[in-house]
Amino acid sequence: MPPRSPKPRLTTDARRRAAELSTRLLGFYDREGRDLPWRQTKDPYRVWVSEVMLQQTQVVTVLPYYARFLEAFPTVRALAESATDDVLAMWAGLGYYGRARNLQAAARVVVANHGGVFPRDWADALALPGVGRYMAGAVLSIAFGQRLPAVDGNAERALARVFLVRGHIGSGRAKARIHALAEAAVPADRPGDHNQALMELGALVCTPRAPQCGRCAVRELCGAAERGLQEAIPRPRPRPAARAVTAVAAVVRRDSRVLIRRQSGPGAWSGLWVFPHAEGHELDAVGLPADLAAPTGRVVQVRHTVMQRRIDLKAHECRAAQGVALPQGEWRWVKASELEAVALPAPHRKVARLLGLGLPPTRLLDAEGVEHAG
DNA sequence: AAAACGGGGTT
DNA sequence: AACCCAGTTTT
Repeated sequence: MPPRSPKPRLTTDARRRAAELSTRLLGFYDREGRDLPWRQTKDPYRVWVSEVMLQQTQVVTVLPYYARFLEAFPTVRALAESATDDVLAMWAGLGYYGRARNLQAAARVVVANHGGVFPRDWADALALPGVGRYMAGAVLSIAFGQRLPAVDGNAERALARVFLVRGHIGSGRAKARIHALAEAAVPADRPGDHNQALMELGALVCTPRAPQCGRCAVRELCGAAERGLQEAIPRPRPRPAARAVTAVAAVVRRDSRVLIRRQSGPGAWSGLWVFPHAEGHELDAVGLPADLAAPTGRVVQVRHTVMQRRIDLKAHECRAAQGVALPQGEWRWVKASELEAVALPAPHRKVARLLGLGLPPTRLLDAEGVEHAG
């Protein structure tokens, strides 16, 4: 736990504006808020699943996954009792698989310690894997009506503009001030709708670039708009340059099957199924069983940028020798047609697609959950 | 091709 | 407080 900085004090004027903000936000939400599936329920489990999926992922991408996931795992208990590989298979293509693993681990805690219901207690919620300040505030306010803020990136940006927070976003001080403002703004009545309204405003109107101040329900209260600073706030935090990593992979094919192994140890993609790979350029370094594979000469290269890391991955297609046994457990031959249900990391999905292994693009379903040809 | 985005975990 | 995790969209 990081050392807690002192709570910023708010002026009475800031408190007055925060209260007025909420009234206008709720009006905006009632008029213009999107009608999304997870807004038609107060089931804490459904709210929770939606919030996890919506982390780092767009609404249109989440929609079909949300429907399929809840069909497969309709309750916390069903999720807790499922095999982790089945949960990851439902998540395949959504990315950030740690979210799915945390969600299931937390579901098991909820069943074991909280009677199968997302805990109403703040500290209990925060103790769940994958549940931080944002997630706890979102579920408790939306599902249980608790007067708690839920500040995601959209809300953070909108608040920084309205209350003219000029510091670098992401700095400890700016975050603390924004959180205090968010707390002051949440009403006792409809706290969940208020939180969603603020995020909706950030998503639809108070966008990172070219915010639509002309149609903003909160414009009269906005310190940034008043001064024409809406594009200058929030100030981004300077980021370190991306580090580059070079890796090599072997895509070993045998008839209609392809070889994958489970990534072991700590670090990236731990526990996921991947093509055998290693850092560097040498195909020998990927650790294939001896005499298993001979390169066919087909090579594909992908560049994958993830936050502050760049991965340059060179994949060699190989043909498998007959009759070479695999080590136990960590290795698997999968049908190429079944590869799409495997939680492959994004660069490996790209490789599979380039080699014609029948992987559809990530967004494989439309909003109705109907499969497309590809 | 490069830059931008962000919530949670760990130490 | 600094660093780790690791997918897509926008410029």
